[in-house]
Amino acid sequence: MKTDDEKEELRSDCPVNFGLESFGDKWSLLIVRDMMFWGKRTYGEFLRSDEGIATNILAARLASLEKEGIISKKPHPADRRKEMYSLTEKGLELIPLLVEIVAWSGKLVEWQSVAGTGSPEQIRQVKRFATTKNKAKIIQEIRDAVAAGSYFFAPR
Amino acid sequence: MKTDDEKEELRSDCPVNFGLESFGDKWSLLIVRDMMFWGKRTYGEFLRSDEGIATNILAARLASLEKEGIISKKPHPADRRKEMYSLTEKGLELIPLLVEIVAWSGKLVEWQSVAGTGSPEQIRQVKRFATTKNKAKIIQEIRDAVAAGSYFFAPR
DNA sequence: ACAATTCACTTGTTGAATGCAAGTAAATTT
DNA sequence: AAATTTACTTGCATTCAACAAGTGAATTGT
Repeated sequence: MKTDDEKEELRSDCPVNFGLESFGDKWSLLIVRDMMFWGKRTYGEFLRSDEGIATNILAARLASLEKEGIISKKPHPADRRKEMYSLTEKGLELIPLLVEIVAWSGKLVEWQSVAGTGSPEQIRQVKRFATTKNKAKIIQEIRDAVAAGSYFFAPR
Repeated sequence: MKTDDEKEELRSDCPVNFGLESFGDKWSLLIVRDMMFWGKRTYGEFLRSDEGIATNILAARLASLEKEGIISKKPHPADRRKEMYSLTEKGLELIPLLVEIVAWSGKLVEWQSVAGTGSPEQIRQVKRFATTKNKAKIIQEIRDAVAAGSYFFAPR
């Protein structure tokens, strides 16, 4: 019998495994992506993602990410039905990881051949991620945007 | 009815999603890690990983990674029962991603508190990953080691 | 003020993926 | 030639994800 506050047992102490057990499922990083790049903050916005997450799975992933300390939630200031989710510092530290995933995909012809649906600006940025010699700059831009309550792909 | 060579349908064209659909399951990156950091090359070596992957799951993940072009296999030169798996260029391009996962975990007190089982050298390297200002150097070291038929944590 | 809608969820139910135990054929070792 | 090792496969139980439908509280529309 398990108690509620019992820690989940880790498969191993390897830092790669630690990371994967924190965010390495099919959906968690997509939610994080939506917050970083698209400024999504509420349950309904996450539900409407391109990939079509199921509502029960979304609830489970949000709870898991919150438990891991990657996101936090508080009541929405303008609408008491809503919760506002945001990235913690621990979540913001995933920016370099997301940048690397984008960069990896962006280099591949396999991705380039399916990348038809993005806007020219989005595709330009993906290629920039894939070819830049200064990832720190990109990371800082994303961090600044999110910190300002905005997001990387905010129109300007 | 599906034909064998039919492409799996992507949930979306987002490069983050593309990456996650390529390697974003519970086991794939652990196999990649074993190759990069620990020089594992055969089925039996992967089976004996700390995390205890099931034999059928290992077979499925190896087949998937090969299909994605991240690893390749060829008969072992010294033992015809064995297959030798190795990272393709596409697989080597995952080094920066693995480095970021290690760096993310390495920064957290949550990981540091469970990191008892590693050797002092391993723990030193994890902290280096987490604090370096020159990730490119680390990435190059790993790449060089693997290219030389060795691996990052090879004793010397 | 009251009904309809929106919001963040939960609750079944089904299908798929994972985990475990056992087995197999080929190659190697003893 | 028997025992062992190797890279798998197969069958089954369990866990997880996908889908459909609901729930109660807050908000909007009339």
